Amino acid sequence: MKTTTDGGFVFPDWAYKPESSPGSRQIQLWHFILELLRKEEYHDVIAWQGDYGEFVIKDPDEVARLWGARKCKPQMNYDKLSRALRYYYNKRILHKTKGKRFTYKFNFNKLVLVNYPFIDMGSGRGIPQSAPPVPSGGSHFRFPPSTPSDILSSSEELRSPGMFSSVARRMARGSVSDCSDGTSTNSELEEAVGADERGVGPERAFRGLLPPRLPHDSLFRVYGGGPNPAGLPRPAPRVHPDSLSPFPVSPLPGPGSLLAPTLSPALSMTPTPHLSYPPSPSLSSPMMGSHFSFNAEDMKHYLQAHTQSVYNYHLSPRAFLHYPNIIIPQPHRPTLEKPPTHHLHGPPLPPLSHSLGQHPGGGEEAQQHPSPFKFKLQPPPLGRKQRDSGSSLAACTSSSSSSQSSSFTASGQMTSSVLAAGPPKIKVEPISDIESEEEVEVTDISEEDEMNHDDHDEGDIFTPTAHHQLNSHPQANGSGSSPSAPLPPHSFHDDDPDDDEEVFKTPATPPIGSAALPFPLISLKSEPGQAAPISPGGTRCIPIKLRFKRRWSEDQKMEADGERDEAEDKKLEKHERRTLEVLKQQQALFDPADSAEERTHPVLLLLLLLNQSSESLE
DNA sequence: AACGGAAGCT
DNA sequence: AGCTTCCGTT
Repeated sequence: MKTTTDGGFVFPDWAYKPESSPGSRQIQLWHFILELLRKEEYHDVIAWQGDYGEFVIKDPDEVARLWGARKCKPQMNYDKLSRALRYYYNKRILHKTKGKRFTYKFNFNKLVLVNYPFIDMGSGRGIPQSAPPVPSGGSHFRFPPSTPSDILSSSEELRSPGMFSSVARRMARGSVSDCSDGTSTNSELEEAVGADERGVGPERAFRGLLPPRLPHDSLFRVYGGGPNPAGLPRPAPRVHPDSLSPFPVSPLPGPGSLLAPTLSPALSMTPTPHLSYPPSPSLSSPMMGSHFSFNAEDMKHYLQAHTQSVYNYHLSPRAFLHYPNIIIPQPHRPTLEKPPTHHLHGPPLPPLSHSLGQHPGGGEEAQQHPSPFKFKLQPPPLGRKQRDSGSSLAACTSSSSSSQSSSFTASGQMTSSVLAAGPPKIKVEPISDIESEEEVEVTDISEEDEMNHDDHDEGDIFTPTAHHQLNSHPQANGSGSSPSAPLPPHSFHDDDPDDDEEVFKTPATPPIGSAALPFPLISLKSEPGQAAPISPGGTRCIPIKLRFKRRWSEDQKMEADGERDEAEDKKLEKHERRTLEVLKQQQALFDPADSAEERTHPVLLLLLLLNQSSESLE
């Protein structure tokens, strides 16, 4: 469990499970799927198809066979494999594409937001680059929960660096077969791998190891290449090479640049003209957690990126929900210091920087160390019947445990710090489950609805419905969306962001590039949640604050109760709470406007946090 | 084909 | 936790 940074590459451990213990965690099915997906050799068996993240199992039996081989389960068949796949539904790692046989889709989106902030692994500035375009796709995406670990205890998790482990390596190696018995198992993969490597040569081979890394640059170029919108003036260059994707996911074909059309089905969908996401975006971003440097610049970048992404891509509306004011966007005035100006790297934030002071060197690339903040974010789905927990990711800090002290988990510790620091009124507590407004709402509703709520379709899972209900009173969404009613085209987020499909598809994203628009938010934003400000009467009846309070109260009660459905709620709650916490934090940061009274200015908050952390360290 | 509960294994 | 195995239902 350590974080490993190999030569700069960091892999999340959730991604990699040591073979050491046979029984323990080996390769996970989704990793395996991704692995197959990225190999051309298996294109006849399984391939990306359709929307972003969507893939079709062309030869179920073969896939099952391969999987069985990998897991040394000769009895594996599609029925079983599909059960495992279904098992991912609850985790939200995957969902079924209805109507299409043997077609499933990775859920990359939610994570997106969340992730990127922290992205940067080595460089200090991670976000920036990534942020821009590739929405979820490449860069930012973080896999869901990934693993158990994330979910697990936070404390432990903390330790464990969420880094990326070298799964890739392992994979690259060859699929190591785990079969103890020596069954032939691995062969398949190995072959595959070998093929890869052989074909290409060392470099490639290497690549294979860390396949995805490229995403950023490559993606950008490839996909985004065009006009980069304002957002990315600086293109590609950056990201460290290493950073990203540990996973093999991406089907990048070649080195870089070219994606085969096939590979990226997603492209077509791409909302924005400029970006397209590769189908396999997923892998790429896991880094988030790892090292997030918490410094002003990063923050800045983060914010910008976040905003942009969200708005532009609609990645996750949720984000906004939490930060109502965020807005970065106001076109005219950026909220924070960071001008919305496009670029991610604008001028640095002055003040903060020193506070952190920790940056060792110049920051160029390497990894600085990052501070140890850990963030976990992943929004959970609603709790419906029994939904499993999702996962979140953890980032970790690195190195020493000692550092941990300094680090915080997003959730608890940080929170506390915050509180201590300033007494914002926000309650951040350990527990609120609210993940996002939606969720909250959902939650609230869900109880009632749950039953009724059937899932009409997968989409539901993610959300839309709840949302509306919640809002119910007012119909406020500017767009007025009734559940059934078609959403207005522009109502971006109105539905749920979560839904991948929506996210990806809908987006009509405004061109980022356009100068003026980098943040069209306002209009967009009308999202139910935040829009409020704008809309006069209707929109949300309940102010967010109130809702939170309400929620809070509820939470408290719940806690008091102590138990409740554990099976369901607990799982969800845990996760959600964490998420919430994080979100709240983010909100705090982002949401300056929201009440000055209650909230400290974001910048101040950051400072406070930093100071505190520093103090504590000392 | 796809879903999902339940039990079992690691 | 993450499947694997079985199986009844839709």
